[in-house]
Amino acid sequence: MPGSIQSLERAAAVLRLLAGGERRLGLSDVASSLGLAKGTTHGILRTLQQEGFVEQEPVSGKYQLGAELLRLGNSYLDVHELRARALVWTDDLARSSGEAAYLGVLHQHGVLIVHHVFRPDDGRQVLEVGAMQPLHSTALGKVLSAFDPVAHNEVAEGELAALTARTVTGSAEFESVLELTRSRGWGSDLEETWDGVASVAAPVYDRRRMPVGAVGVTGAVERLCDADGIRSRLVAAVRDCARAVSRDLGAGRF
Amino acid sequence: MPGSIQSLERAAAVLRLLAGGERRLGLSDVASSLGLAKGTTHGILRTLQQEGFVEQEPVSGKYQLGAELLRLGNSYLDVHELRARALVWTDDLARSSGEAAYLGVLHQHGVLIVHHVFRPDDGRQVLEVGAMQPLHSTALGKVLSAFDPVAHNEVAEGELAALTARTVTGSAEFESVLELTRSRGWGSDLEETWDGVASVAAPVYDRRRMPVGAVGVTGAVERLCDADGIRSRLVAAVRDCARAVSRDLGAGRF
DNA sequence: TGATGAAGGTCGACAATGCCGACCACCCCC
DNA sequence: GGGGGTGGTCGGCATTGTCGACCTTCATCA
Repeated sequence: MPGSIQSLERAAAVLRLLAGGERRLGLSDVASSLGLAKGTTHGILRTLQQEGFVEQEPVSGKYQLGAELLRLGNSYLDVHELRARALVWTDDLARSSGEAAYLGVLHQHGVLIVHHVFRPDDGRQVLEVGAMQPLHSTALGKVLSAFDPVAHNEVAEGELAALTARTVTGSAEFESVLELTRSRGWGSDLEETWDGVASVAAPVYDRRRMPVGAVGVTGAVERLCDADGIRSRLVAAVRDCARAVSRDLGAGRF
Repeated sequence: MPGSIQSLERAAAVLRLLAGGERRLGLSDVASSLGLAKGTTHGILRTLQQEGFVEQEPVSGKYQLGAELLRLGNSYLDVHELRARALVWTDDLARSSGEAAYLGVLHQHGVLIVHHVFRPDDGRQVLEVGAMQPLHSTALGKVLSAFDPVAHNEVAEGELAALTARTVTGSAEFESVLELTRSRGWGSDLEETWDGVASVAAPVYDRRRMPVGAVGVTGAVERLCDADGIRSRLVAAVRDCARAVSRDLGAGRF
């Protein structure tokens, strides 16, 4: 593979840096964080600003991400075929399960949420489209790790950080979780990511039978579980939804 | 102003092109659309793909926007101070008005929706965060055009496209609409953007009393209007919300 | 079935391009 | 008024990205 364009790589690094750090960053912060000369950094920031990818606070001179990114991110959703096919099915899933439904795809070292249906009959909720979830502790992430070799690579190379007391952190133990996920065809998360929160998910396949994402529901552990773990009614609803989306993508009958 | 970085400008143009064209584009399409050599275009696309800003469909070789844009767009929302301050107030506005509430800011030649609260007790709705609305026909857009000189410039330079039969397209007439908006302190849209849909909006100011955005509600014209136009109860609710957000931003009392 | 054209992708020479580091102007605080 | 921070500019240098010819593959079609 021939080399990449240096200035573009650096611009991308600037954007990621701005996305990571909570607060706004100054020119010198950016330059020193990336090990670039101030002049170089300024040129990149100036261009990014001109294009709308970065905004500068007039008073302090600090930089932050720009609105054009939001617009382009929205355009990404418009084109996303998996998401388009899943819209109606996830809506049904949320209604029939009474829980919030999510659609996630592998992105870098985590699960990117590309669609989120609010829990019916519940008040204030934050839309999580565009947010990332860990691969090793959520139901969506486990399903992707179990069925998508690329995701499996990602999770094998990373740390299994303990997010709650119940997070699986041993890699051998995690492999057996994935084995279980593969054998029964769905994944679960019982308070392994957030205390009091459980989730169930199942894989979505494209027309070549390759796993391309996962759908699932997330909610309070008291509602999702009974004495035997995840309620089987929910598991069935999630798997039905995953099958329906897969069929819509052309994966054919199971 | 010293020159911008050429390769970055071109990469931004590529992204905008991909965002604009509905379907996926091939390498040659992109190259010819932008008047670049194929080799150059390929280098840009390759780097953008490596960074996650662009994805390539393996089978057809076509390119489309990438997931990293969604993630960064989401990060933009996280940092957005106006949006953060407005979250709770727009929620109240939607509840008290019974309509969908929107928060918009000027971006390029239109209004970028940065927050959207669904209409209470209503079924399937599409989240419009990240979408753009025209400046000259929506309530949000008119408010921005009336109070923000930059927005006024933008709208003065562009076309006033007729979106419905009631859209104001004459520039003199439009100026008098802006004058009315300024004098009464709020803007309206009576089926000027979509048939059957009306909206009301009011300006939000920052701590230096500069207009930084607009909040409003949108809904069926039958619900929003009575015989005299927009229901005064709604106008009051919207203006209250705008004042509350402004106060949160430090604009002080009115 | 071979010819054909158009697709995506590669390569290497050339010089335009963007990089670097010294340098300004400004502000705040001691 | 100096010192130590900002963000921002400038010009010389060579690194860097550009260009256009070329390659491979694939689908079409005579």
